[in-house]
Amino acid sequence: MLSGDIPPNQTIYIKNLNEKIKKEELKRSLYCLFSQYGKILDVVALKTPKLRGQAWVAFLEVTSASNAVRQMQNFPFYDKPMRIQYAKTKSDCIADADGSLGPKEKKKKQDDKAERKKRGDEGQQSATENGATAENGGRTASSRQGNPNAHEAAAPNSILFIENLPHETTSAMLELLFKQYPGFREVRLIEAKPGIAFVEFEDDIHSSMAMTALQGFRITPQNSMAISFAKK
DNA sequence: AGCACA
Repeated sequence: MLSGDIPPNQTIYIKNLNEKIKKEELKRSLYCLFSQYGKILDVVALKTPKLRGQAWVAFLEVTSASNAVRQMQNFPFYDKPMRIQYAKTKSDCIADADGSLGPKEKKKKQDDKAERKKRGDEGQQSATENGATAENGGRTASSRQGNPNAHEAAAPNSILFIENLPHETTSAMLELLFKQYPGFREVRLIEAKPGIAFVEFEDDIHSSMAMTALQGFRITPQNSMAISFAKK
């Protein structure tokens, strides 16, 4: 595999990120960008010399991570193509969500690290109680997968395709909604086809964030906007 | 290039 032979993981590891971006902004942007693939449990980014330019995004579902790895591969993010793989290990937030890692284990891990830093390793390992708990049986924790998107998603780009609009929607209404997000360019309604619209942003990063923010927005009680990337 | 959870 191009992803470097790392087995699927709920968490994705992203590298080649623009190191000039402040940590908080980076995390927010990653959150926005990737929540189009499913629920995100945590985003981790550190600015230490060893870890800058990298981040972890932990999803609730492995399938979200898989789609993200494929579809967002090389996505130009702050002018640099993201390199995405599965994370090598399980995120703490997932471990304590599924109970495969007790709080003591967590602490032990940190102690190990601290010790190694001080003395180098002494090869001493005490409790190996986490052996069998790593794999969570065959239990699909996500049996209720109600993914309504059966169609193939278009690659991220600067233009959004909006569906399920009430027929009386005007471009002024849509503009009001979308222009609150940075990078907004214009709204285009299709006269011949009521109920759909195109909304253009400066680039795919900004369109992605608006999509995430407004996905499913109830423009009327019976109309929830369905937003996807426009097909090229 | 670089796989953590301050």
